[in-house]
Amino acid sequence: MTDTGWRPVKRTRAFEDVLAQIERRIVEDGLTVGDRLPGERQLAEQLQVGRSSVREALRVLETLGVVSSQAGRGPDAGAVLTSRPDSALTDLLRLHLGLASLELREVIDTRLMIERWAAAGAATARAGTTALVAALEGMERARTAEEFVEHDTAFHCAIADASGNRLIAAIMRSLRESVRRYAIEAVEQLGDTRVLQDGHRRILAAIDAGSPEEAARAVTDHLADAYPTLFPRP
Amino acid sequence: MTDTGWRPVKRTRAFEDVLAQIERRIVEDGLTVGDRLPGERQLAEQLQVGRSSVREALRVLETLGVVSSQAGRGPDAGAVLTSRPDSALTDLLRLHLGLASLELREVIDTRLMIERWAAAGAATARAGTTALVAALEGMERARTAEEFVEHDTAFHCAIADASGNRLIAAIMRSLRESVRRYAIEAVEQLGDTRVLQDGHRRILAAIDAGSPEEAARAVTDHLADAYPTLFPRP
DNA sequence: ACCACTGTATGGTCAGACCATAGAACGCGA
DNA sequence: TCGCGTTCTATGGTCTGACCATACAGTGGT
Repeated sequence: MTDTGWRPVKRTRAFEDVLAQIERRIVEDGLTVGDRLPGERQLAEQLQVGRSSVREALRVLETLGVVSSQAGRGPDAGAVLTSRPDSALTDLLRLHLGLASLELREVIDTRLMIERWAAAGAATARAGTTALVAALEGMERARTAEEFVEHDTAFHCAIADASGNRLIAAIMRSLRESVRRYAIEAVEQLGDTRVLQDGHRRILAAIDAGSPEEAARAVTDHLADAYPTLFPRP
Repeated sequence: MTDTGWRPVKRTRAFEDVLAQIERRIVEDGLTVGDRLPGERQLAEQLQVGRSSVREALRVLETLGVVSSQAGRGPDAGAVLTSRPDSALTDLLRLHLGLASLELREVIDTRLMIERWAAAGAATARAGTTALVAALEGMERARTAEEFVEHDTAFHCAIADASGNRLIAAIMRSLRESVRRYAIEAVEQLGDTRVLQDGHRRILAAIDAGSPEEAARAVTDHLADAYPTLFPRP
């Protein structure tokens, strides 16, 4: 008697099956942000698995920023499809940094790449300057390193937002968020933030003037100012 | 009687507490890739929560590519710390693409940004050419669109690998993986892969010659060839 | 020294119970 | 009819205990 059925090398776990089924529904039924998934108990019955397996699958989707669960009753209750890639990316980066499977240098280099690209694009489109000005003024008023970094983050994320690319903007936000601690340290060590503010003004001026090359150069110099240990200047 | 205890707006769920505790241990105890976490039952007892909450936390960590669970007994069994950011990023991108909360254009643009950066860096360092040649030969031998895309992915990921930045390499692999379906479609629609191979050879030549600008231009032109609908050429 | 059997720790899953939450439905008084 | 407080109920969140599957460790026989 030959075993005609193919035996997978690794048995698919029940929650993985649930995951695949939910993803299939999203694609096939064209579900989009705001749509609701069936309740956990109903889903478990439909897919013939235990509720815990459904919950694990939903937990994965929540981690990936695709669903958001809310208890209670009403239109907002239950598992609702959302789009929050930021927190997933932030958690990913923070944990891998903590595990030392990523180095700070790699994260900052990535940020430099993104920001050069985004600043050049913003200069070409002359876009997003109002948000940049607002962040600049926020930094002027800041009285602590935390406050300064807060508005600094807003400034640099505004550059990424100006690109109009949501993926790149999300990556940028996550990069900033995951290195927030180090950024505050860096500002405190620097003491004087005037050199950083000068860099910000130079970036803004380049974008305003519509010169992509100068904008990219300004970003590079600014990061070298912010992280002198990572980018030793000649 | 004033309530001195601060009441959080949103009650932290048990599995989130577990998550935070595990992350704390990783950072404080300096745990790294290869180290084992306590068993689910033991962890549940230590943290005074149910095993299901521990499992949900571990599922999140597994989703983020930080732990890998293995049943059975022995040194490899249990929850082991790993470093697999790729699958997490791939799932993230694929799901958000399916949800239409990200557009293909944004993903391809991101890829273009990364690949220009990485190719320029590879040209400066004259690095990674052997892997590029191998992938090039693989594409010559390919007899189906799937096979071609397989080696094409290897070629472009090799460029990112040459950057030496693991984060950027991981993002690149995920970008390619999540658009694999569209890439196969694009190759099938194109029919003739010679123009793509010409592009590959031009990129390789630029890296080999150590000219970053030409490498970046070659990458840009190559992607325009591969996705003519996204990048209309004049 | 080798090998087959058994033991056991571990993850994977399920069923059922209970709690917390928050809108829905209801009912009552003005 | 309107307004408001009460109760109902669907939903997620959690715990417990049980059982299965897996794969190495230990054991004992050859």
